[in-house]
Amino acid sequence: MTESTSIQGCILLLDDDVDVLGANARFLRISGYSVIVSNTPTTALKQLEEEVIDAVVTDLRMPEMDGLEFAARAREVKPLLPLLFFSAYGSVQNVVAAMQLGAVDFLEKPVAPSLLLERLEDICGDHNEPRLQTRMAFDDAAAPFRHRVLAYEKYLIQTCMQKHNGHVAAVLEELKINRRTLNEKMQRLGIRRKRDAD
Amino acid sequence: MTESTSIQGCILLLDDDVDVLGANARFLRISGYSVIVSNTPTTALKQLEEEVIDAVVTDLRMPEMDGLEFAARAREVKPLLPLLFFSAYGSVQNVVAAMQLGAVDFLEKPVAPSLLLERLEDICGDHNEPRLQTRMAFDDAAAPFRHRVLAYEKYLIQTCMQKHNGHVAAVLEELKINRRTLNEKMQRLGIRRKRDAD
DNA sequence: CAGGCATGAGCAAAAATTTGCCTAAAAGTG
DNA sequence: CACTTTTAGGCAAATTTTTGCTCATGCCTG
Repeated sequence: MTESTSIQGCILLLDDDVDVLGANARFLRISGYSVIVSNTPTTALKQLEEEVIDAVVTDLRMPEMDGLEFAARAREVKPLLPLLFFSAYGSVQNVVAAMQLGAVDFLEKPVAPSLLLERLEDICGDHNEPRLQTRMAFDDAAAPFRHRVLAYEKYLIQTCMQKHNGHVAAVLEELKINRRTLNEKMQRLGIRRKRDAD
Repeated sequence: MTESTSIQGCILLLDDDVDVLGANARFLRISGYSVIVSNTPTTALKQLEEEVIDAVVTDLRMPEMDGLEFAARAREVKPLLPLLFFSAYGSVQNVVAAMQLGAVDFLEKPVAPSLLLERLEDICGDHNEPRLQTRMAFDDAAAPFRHRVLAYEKYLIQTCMQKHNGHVAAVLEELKINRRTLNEKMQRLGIRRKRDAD
């Protein structure tokens, strides 16, 4: 079936080993992602600023700048960007450092393709664009506490709702929230349920 | 240096090896922390509910329930409580799991006392790291609604508090929030006021 | 040291939120 | 269309949060 044609998101792949890079890129493309590759952190950072990217998958060991430093810099540019590490050199310290930088996961090479896909699925499953926009609302430093918290709640619910295509039951499950409460909140926050036309 | 003079906070130590437990407890007490010990996860969980605790330091390998499961349960009770692992069995997977549960760090046994102190300092002391920690918490897509909202509230307050160098009145003003309410929230969220040494 | 702020916290009333129960409307299916 | 599954929302009780009062403590200034 040609269902892999749907747009899954755009992944930035960073690895200094061009063979690995190519193989992974090919694999991800076949799986339906659009992929941008980079074999040096520097170019990757540039691409990060220029392209719309949903997630980054990076190696740890690289010449010029290691994966951690790259991640730190990437964070500055895109604070919410999901980072995924994969490396054969996962010492406890490295892993801790990566996770502290906000990595979603740290996969050990060799990475099972299915695992990588699964992770990316988790990451890109919900959307990135509306997310950032809504984020602006609750990130407005001038607004009073209460407003910001409400904005955040709204953002959370909307995002989740969207992710599950308006399926309330799924939202309940994911957010671990009482059905009645969700109703109330949506009422109060002015969130309306809407399903995508398929 | 006479740094151990100020009240540092209350640490819950969990380790099934009573010798290690005792030694660490003694060490931390000498260093100025108040320490609650536990040699089983179950009692630790109970203590978590009963006592006011600023951070938990736990082993990974334990009979009855491993450190990860303990951490998961602790999270349910205290979603924002700083967790610190230390263990000799730090596989990449374990570390990732621990960090995904929101651990602040994962130290490898044998742990250098100075390192442990340093970490606790980060956690209980100046809210520098905790900020990042909190931020990640509310960005953690897997966490339940309530946790995420709390994490966000904590982040807001901490950030604002830091911005105004611990000046509560200024925070009140900026966040447009009742003084009593702020007190309550700080209490509930485990935020301590901290002014920079000038 | 006295006096004045700034802050933390106990207490209880007031207000808001959460949640179970239940009904009706809406949506999805065959 | 008849039937099943999902949702929204009224109502009231249960629970949690907010907030005013008040007091005690700590800190700063003079």
